[in-house]
Amino acid sequence: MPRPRTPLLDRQRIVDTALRLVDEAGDLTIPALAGALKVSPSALYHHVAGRAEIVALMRAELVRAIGEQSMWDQPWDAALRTWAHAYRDAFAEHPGIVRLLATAPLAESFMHELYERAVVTLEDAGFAAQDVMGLITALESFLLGSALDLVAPDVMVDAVDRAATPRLAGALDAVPAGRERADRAFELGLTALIEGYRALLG
Amino acid sequence: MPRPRTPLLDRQRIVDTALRLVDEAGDLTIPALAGALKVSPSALYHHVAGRAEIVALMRAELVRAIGEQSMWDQPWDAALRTWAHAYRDAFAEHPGIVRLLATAPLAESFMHELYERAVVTLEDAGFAAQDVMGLITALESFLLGSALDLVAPDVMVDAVDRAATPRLAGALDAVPAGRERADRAFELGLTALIEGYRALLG
DNA sequence: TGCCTAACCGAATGGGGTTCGGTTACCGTA
DNA sequence: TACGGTAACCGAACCCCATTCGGTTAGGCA
Repeated sequence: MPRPRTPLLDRQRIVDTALRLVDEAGDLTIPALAGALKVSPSALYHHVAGRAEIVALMRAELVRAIGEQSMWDQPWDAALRTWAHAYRDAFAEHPGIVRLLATAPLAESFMHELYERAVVTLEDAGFAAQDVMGLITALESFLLGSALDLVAPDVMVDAVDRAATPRLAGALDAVPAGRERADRAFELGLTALIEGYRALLG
Repeated sequence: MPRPRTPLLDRQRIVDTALRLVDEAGDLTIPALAGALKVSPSALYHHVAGRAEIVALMRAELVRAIGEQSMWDQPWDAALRTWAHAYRDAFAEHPGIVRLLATAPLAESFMHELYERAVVTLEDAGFAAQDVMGLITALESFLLGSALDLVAPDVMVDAVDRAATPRLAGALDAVPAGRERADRAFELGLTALIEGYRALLG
């Protein structure tokens, strides 16, 4: 077939479809993506350098969504909270993408602006200069881990041997299922982390 | 070639070699594993069901290393600290494996014994019963995220635009390189998290 | 001794990512 | 208006990987 009269592809259509595909299928393959775009696999390579660049574009899309929040005009603790929720909401909206991104974290040039504001906020709040990047990194570690927890298979309530591990079984009885479970753990951990940060100020 | 007089393979040799391979090469392929074992790829399938089972065996090996520590005969905060360090040390000893395991967390039957003791320790320390699993999950999220941070490419010190993001550039100047950077962020986050947990007791 | 099974190899299958040559449309320039 | 270069598609081919299958021989048991 020849060159079409009007282009079938552009980078935006590719990344949009890739995001949809990952949400639905849980992974990203070139044949599937080409199929969804009604295009031959090789056609994609006229617009992106390869699969890795498609993943990078998806990451950029996600980071953009996080940065759209205006969160830094608040006290440091509220700002960190807003950031954390924006970060996690972005992943919650695209479950399945976290597995693609986990192996190559978000720390890229997209993030510089975000980091700048986080540094300013934390330094102005009184945190020690040599701790600030560590505080940011630790929070991001928690956020990435929580995003992975979000897509983790539900806990093994039935698989536990109630005789061998009775206290665990009892604790699991108090745990809600699915999204609610992950949400509660996230809130608990986020609150604890920020309270711990606050203690460093004293 | 016929059946060898003495078997060339067994599951332990397979998983040991797989671990070494992942540490060196950063990923795991059947041809490479077979090559390292001086065996044809298809020979592996007489001992394991497939690549997924090899990964599961590596995970079990790692979890075993974590559980070998006796950490629960201490106050809850020291116990959590020891657990966290054992968990992270296990990943630090096998950098590269975290990428294989991140997408399918450690929560398996191996962990039940560990969880049981963690639940007992936290409940006896006075934490609210409905919070205990959440506290464990949040800590694990932080640990998994920190393990990923451990193998993350080093931060972009040179890539920052010192004019556009001066405070970020300044904060990065205070950050050591490589392993030391990740270690400090980990300690900072772990301390903050545990202090935050302590606040829940009051 | 004879037979079933175990442990290897080699070849083949199927799928994914990528490259390349061929075809035709668009577009800028003479 | 004609022409040449480039852009956007397809199909076929290539390489790598995971897995399966048939063939070959050794070990172990009756």
